[in-house]
Amino acid sequence: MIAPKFQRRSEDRPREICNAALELFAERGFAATRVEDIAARAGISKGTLYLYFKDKQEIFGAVVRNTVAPNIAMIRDSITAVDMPFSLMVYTLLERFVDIAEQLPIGAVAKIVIGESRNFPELARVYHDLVITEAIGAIAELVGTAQAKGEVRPGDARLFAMTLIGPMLMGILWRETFEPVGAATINLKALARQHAAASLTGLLTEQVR
Amino acid sequence: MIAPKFQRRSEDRPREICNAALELFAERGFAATRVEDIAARAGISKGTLYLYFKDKQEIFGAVVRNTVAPNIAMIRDSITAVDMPFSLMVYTLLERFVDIAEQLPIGAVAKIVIGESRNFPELARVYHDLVITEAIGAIAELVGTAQAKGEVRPGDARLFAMTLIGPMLMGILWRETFEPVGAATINLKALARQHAAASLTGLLTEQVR
Amino acid sequence: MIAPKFQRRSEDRPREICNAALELFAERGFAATRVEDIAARAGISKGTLYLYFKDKQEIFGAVVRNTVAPNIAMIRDSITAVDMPFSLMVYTLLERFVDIAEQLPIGAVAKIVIGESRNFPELARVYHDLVITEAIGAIAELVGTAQAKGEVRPGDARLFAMTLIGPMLMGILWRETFEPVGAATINLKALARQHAAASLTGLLTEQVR
Amino acid sequence: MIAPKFQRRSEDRPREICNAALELFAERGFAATRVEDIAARAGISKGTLYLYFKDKQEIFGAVVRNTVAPNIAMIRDSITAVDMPFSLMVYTLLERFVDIAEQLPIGAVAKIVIGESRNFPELARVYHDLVITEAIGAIAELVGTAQAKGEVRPGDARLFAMTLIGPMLMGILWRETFEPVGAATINLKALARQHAAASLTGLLTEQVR
DNA sequence: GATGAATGAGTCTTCATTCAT
DNA sequence: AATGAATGAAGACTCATTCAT
Repeated sequence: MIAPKFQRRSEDRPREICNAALELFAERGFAATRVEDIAARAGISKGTLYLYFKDKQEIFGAVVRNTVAPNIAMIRDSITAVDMPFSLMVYTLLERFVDIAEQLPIGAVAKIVIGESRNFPELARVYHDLVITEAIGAIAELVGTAQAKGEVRPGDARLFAMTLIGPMLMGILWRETFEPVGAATINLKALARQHAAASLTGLLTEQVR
Repeated sequence: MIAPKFQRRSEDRPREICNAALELFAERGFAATRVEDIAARAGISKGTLYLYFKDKQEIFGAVVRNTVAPNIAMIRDSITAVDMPFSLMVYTLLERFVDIAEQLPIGAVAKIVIGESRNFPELARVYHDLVITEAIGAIAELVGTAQAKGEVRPGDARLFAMTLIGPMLMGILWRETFEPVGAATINLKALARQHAAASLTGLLTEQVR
Repeated sequence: MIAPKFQRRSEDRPREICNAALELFAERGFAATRVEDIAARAGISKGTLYLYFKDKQEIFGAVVRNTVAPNIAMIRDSITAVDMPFSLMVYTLLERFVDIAEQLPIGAVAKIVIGESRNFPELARVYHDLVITEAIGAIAELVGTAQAKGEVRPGDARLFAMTLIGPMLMGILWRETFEPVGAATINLKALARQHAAASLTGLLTEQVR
Repeated sequence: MIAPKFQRRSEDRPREICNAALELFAERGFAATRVEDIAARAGISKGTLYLYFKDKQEIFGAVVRNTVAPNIAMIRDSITAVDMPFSLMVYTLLERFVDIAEQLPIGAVAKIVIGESRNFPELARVYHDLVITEAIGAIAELVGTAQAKGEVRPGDARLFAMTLIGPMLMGILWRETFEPVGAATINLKALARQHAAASLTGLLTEQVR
């Protein structure tokens, strides 16, 4: 039974293309990825791809948007559980973050956005507005609430958000960037737990405070 | 006395070219940077550039390698202050890190390495081996020593290093990636100070520990 | 009673397609006209179009050939009025020419034939043989007859035909080519009348003959 | 002695490219002419062509402009000889027109402009503004002056200009369009002379006026 | 008959690299 | 050593044509 030359599957195509594109963009960056290769990996021809996307850039945009939206929802969800002590929230947040990063290509997309931000400022903007602002904002809000309750020390809530999330981002970028070239692997779960503990109660022992 | 049309300045040229290339690679990434633009920014002609570098990749390699040396120096400098309490060291380290990031193109290079790591694994490897390992290793060593003295809580020193440096890296990438597209600016100095305090003694107030 | 999704109208289709194609070819030329646009303007799908025509060239051919017949009819009609003084005939001819040009796409077809004559010599040939020769020949014949009667000055009858029809052709091409880009409009009727008068009795006044 | 692979002749290039392009555009129209073919006919590579012209359209523009400017000057010159009787002027004008058409690619350019006017309205506009308006305007001016002197019958001078020039334009288009597909050749010189006589003193003989 | 998704050959354009001067 | 004109391989995108439904 021979595979037919023409195959119709309109509904799935955009997703398939995005998936293919995501892999290639993550592997090679935007510019170094050929439209033809995206098509090939999606199992379609070059021309077909242009039935679904106006442009290479639009593919990029769809990739970011598609992988971004769920992230936001998930992150929001993971911390709207209201009546939890702050420390528990932090543990939950960081562990959920790892779970999500393990399943969604957060790292890959972040790499692309970082690498191509100047060439495609629009995308950096979208990513910033939809993901970064949301994420940092949500965490900062948590912090702010906890500060109001007297749980968290005074200070700029947004910078505290970076204290909390920065090491996780670094871990993810590490995994994407250096592990493929032989760097020691990082256990993100362990990082999440240890970092949560450290940032909540501090690196210092009682004796030296 | 007329300025000669052709001037020999062989010795400075490679550095000039690298500086020009660094700026452009950081702005646009490898693929989107045109050799002609590098030449123009270096104040020479396209042809001349090829007298000093075999091809575009070699320029890229030189750029990364050239920025490695100062980075290493910086790291060593930042932490050889031996007989200091750990908390003071952390403040010093983070503030020096900001100073240096303000002067050296750490962010730019990081962006390049992250963005092109798959296309030029060799460079990611060099960067990892010479810079990252070195930096994380040095910080981890600090942490380890402090742990031995009972100053720092037990735990994986390398992960603690990420707790310390991750937010700073995030701040730098933020500045390079999102500020150009309109994101709120980040005060790296303030981040360094607040993050140092928080990571040393913890986000939580006494009442909820 | 619901309109059936698929409707058979085989007989009308070719003409509808030709009409749509004529407009587009006239507007954009052959190469710049997309088959898809022809189909859209004809109210059918791309695939359907290929049920009626083997390929794009064949549409082009049909367009030209289809407009040939009415043109010929027009010419014959315009000048079979036999027993008229030559001057009246000229008035009639030129005014009828304008009437017809107002209704049939003479200008559009002329533009197409002129623009694509080298790419489709076959069509230029058809048009020449069936339309031009016919038209010029008929007018030249009129002239010849009038010359035989002593009504018209001696001379090459074919060249006289061009004296008569050239300005009208120019007017039509003007309208098609330059009016869309902002040129002054030309009143073809006025041109016909004034040109008839001038070419019959001359531009010069009595005093300078 | 072998022709060198690289040859430098910066100054002549634009003209050579325009000449090559003119031939091809005239033969095939704009869309059907491949940039690569222009380059080949100009004896250079595709890339080189883009050193001199931004765009295929820009080549087109240069072609029109280059072949247009001299025409205008020549036409203007041929009729500014002031103190001539109108009839002599007309003979001179038409014969000069033929001379020019014999040497410059007026017909070819006209064909292109007609064929591509909708796709490149800018070019039709340039051609209209620089050539048509000039030419028709100059002739209409002649006519007007002669009318003021009582040499020419009353009437719209611009339409008279079309009476004079229309047949010549038709002759030129004929030559470009139909002679290549086997039409009878037209003797433009003879057309000029006979048309001048006819339009000046009329087709009719004395006996029927 | 009718559709429109799918195809892939063909074109414009860019840009790393070469080489005559 | 320095130049920049010249090259041509490579990639984005279009669109005439085909075919599964």
